Amino acid sequence: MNSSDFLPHIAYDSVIFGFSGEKLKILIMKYHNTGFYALPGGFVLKNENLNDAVQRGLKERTGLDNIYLEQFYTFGDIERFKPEVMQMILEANNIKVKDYEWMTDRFISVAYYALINYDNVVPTPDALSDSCDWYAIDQLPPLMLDHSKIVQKALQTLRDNLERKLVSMNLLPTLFTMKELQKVYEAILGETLRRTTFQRQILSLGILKRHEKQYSGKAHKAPFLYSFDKASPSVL
Amino acid sequence: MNSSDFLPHIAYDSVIFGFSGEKLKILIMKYHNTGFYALPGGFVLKNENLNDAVQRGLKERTGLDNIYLEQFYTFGDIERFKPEVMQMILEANNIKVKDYEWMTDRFISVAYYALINYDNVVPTPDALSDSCDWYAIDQLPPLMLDHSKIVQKALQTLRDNLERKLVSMNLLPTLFTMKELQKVYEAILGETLRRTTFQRQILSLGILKRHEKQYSGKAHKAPFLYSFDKASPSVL
DNA sequence: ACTTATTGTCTCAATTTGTAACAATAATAA
DNA sequence: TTATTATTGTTACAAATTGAGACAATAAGT
Repeated sequence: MNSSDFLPHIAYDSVIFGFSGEKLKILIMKYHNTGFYALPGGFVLKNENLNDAVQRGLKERTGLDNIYLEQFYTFGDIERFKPEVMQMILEANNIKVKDYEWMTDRFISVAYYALINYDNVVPTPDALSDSCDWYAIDQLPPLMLDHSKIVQKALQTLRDNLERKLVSMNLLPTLFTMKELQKVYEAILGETLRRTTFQRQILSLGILKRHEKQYSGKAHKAPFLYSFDKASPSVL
Repeated sequence: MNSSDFLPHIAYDSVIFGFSGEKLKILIMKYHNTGFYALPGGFVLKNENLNDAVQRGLKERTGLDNIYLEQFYTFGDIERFKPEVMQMILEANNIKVKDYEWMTDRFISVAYYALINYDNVVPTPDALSDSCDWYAIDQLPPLMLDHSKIVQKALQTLRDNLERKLVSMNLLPTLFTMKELQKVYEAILGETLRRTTFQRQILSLGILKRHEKQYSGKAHKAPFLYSFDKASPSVL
């Protein structure tokens, strides 16, 4: 894969959501020697579909195939164009800026959010970065360029889509309790929900399949386990 | 404005909605001598915000400033890349393909929909096209490339946003009757609505201001005129 | 004055949601 | 064994919203 195999001026950034410890988290990269924190992103090959490029990048960061992906906005302001930032990153990696001039040019970035099962993932940094780690969305480090804005817009879109799409299905393991499902909704919406109303509404959708009980060893009634019912017409 | 002033590989397409004769319509261009029908679109200047480029294009097509615009998807499949199509358009206009090679390269297109008041507009073709005309969304001619797919996605997004955003405000004149407002909703949703329920729900939002009656000369009770109340907190 | 088409409003039933109560558990402690 | 505790599934009832229809109030035309 050669530098000139990429489409110039076009990049993508991904907001990769996972759910753990009652919190919504996203993956953040830290670049070598610069202290820059950024969203995982990348470029599009000249003979590659945009969506495939993003899947390819996510596979590299997470090891997962067929990730649930949703494109939500394309950021194209000129204020994004800060050549000195990319220059510092290249220099911090001992890369000759001359050879990668296309990288310091203006970029338009297509932003996606992904939903993945936190437990299945081993976050993996790329060649330019020290780390790729989970951060709770309310405890993010300062992000470079307009990446904070991108995260905010991703979160807003996720909230808006919560009712219409089966978002939570991608954030939970196959089997889960009603309480866990509620916690996901609460983490996304940023507010607490009433237990009985939530349970009634979710069950009335007819998309859940009930399984055996889960005994936690705690001194109280054991909850049922549920899964999303693939046989249900509304589950794609 | 020189050819090399544009960002290569990046284009935009716009689905410009208007409402007339109880139907939702969009603007379609017809290219010279080729029989190609297409959405109004254009390119982004190297020192121009993406969103500003779209506003600039819409101003040329409609004569209007400050158009209500919503970005809804970026189309980036390689199957979009059909160099022979752009080549035919250039040749049909006696433009040397050599001088405009960047135009026949692969493009990623950021798609927007716009909402405008039908009556305020004089659709204007550009240098490459014969016409720029209104077509009802259920009577579109065959569109080039993936433009039909773009229209479908625009319509779907418009429907999804109908409750959350004050869409109809941009499609109607300042003063309108309850029946006209209902027709806009019906045209967008593609289904008929119950008169009494619609009226009750819309009024309960508290965003309409009631004005004098409108006497049509017809033999029946005259309806009130309404406007969107700028003083209402939910109207931006 | 009578007719017609349409509009604004009201009524009542049907449905959905908010809120609280209650019984059923799974373990622990007495 | 028998309370005790925390949590869960379900029900009951009030409050709010929606569906469906009825009805009175027009602006003309006849």
